[in-house]
Amino acid sequence: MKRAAGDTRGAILAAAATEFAARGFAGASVDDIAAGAGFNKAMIYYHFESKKELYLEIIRDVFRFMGARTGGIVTSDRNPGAKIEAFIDALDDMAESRPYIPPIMMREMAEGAIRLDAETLKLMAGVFNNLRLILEEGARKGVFRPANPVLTYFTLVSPVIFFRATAPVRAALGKSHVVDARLIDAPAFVANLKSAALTILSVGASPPASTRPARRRSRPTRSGDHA
Amino acid sequence: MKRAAGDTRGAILAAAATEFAARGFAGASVDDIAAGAGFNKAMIYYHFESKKELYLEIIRDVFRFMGARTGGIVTSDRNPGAKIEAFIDALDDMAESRPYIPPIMMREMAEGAIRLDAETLKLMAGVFNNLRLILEEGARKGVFRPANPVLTYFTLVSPVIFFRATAPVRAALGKSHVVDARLIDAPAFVANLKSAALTILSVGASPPASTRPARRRSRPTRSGDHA
DNA sequence: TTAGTTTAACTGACTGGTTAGTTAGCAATC
DNA sequence: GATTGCTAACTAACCAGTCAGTTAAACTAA
Repeated sequence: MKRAAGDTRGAILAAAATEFAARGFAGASVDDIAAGAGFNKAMIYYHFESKKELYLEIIRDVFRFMGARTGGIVTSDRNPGAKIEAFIDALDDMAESRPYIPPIMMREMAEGAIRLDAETLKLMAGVFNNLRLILEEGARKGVFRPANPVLTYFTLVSPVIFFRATAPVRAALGKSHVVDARLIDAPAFVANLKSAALTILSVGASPPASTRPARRRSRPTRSGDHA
Repeated sequence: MKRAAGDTRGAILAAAATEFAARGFAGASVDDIAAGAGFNKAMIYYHFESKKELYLEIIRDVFRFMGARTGGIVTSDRNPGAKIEAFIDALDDMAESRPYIPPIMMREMAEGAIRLDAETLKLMAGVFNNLRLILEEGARKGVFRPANPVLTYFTLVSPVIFFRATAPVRAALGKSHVVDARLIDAPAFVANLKSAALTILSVGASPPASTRPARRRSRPTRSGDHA
């Protein structure tokens, strides 16, 4: 009953993604992943070096994919605003086609990315740099005001990951409690995020008066750096 | 060498918060928590029912605190815009004074809130309801356009949690890689978030033309619900 | 004042169960 | 007959939770 090696590897990766998303790296057991893929645990160590390498392979895959797709957006002939929208679409498509990624990335961020190696970090940096190129083009053409790319990156990425990853929690809150948490579908959410992003980035927009002095009640700051 | 019971309980809670934040519920070991607090593991079971109850106590505490603080904002005599700013300040203060909470909550969300019991969910719902009251007041007074409270809640909460929880990752990206991830300090981030939130909520703001039709390339949707 | 009693805070050592990773070997295909 | 895909059974370490027992302080009775 031998299969092609690629099939087996793919089955293991798929089962692992599900387990890691549901239980986290520490919570997922290699035995359960193997059972989910329909194999013995030893099969995982036949195809992968370790639990951690299996985990990293899942993360590397998504950043390779996102790096290529956002790279295509950068070099396309859209205007900068449309590129930002395409970037958000790319994020949301990724979250939809790889629903295990939002929970996995949330946990990885929470742990301080301790497991990510240099190769994986470089793939992450590639996606970030593509957004930066879009922002710089927009500023150069005078359609975006200057924006800090790090702030903007997290402003776009975090809502998508959060929205997708918290779907079960929102459902639980809406079902079992007083909260009127009407379910919001993904297209409405994405439209909302695009609108918000362009509102904030566009040159015309000016922040409301009450926030301009950017004052805080606690200790003074070292290096103010507005987006 | 006996201490007051409150001290011991507090030391265990503090050590547990650190461990849960760094390693997650599954990854944290009760032995390590006990060692961190300077006690034997059995001491934890003397003061707490189980590992899970210890964990929930940490989460309940923060939502009790946030419920009271945001409740005070709701009943204060500020205008709705200032209440939104105060709500964001409350979130950020919480994240600063309880730095273990962002990673813990990120993971809990990622896991679908499976560990949260009815009592804890009710405390969470209280904070959400306080934001909803502010939004409704703003809409009633004609200063906010109608906003979906769930979308708004996640639009405010997710950046704060993400920003705080990802500080180590941003530092790693900036230090060891090509990314020009200049560190952004929390006050600049909070000011940016306030500005963005008020821009989006205010009646004057209209979304840019390119997003108005809210079209998507994939399957049609069931229940559009704009914020 | 003190000897005796109770109680709360605390620990070392254990149990039963689980886990990541290994190894020796089987079976199908080329 | 050699290589590839695959497994049963193992090991060594770890982990949540238990328990019998210790210490020191607080209370009580004479």
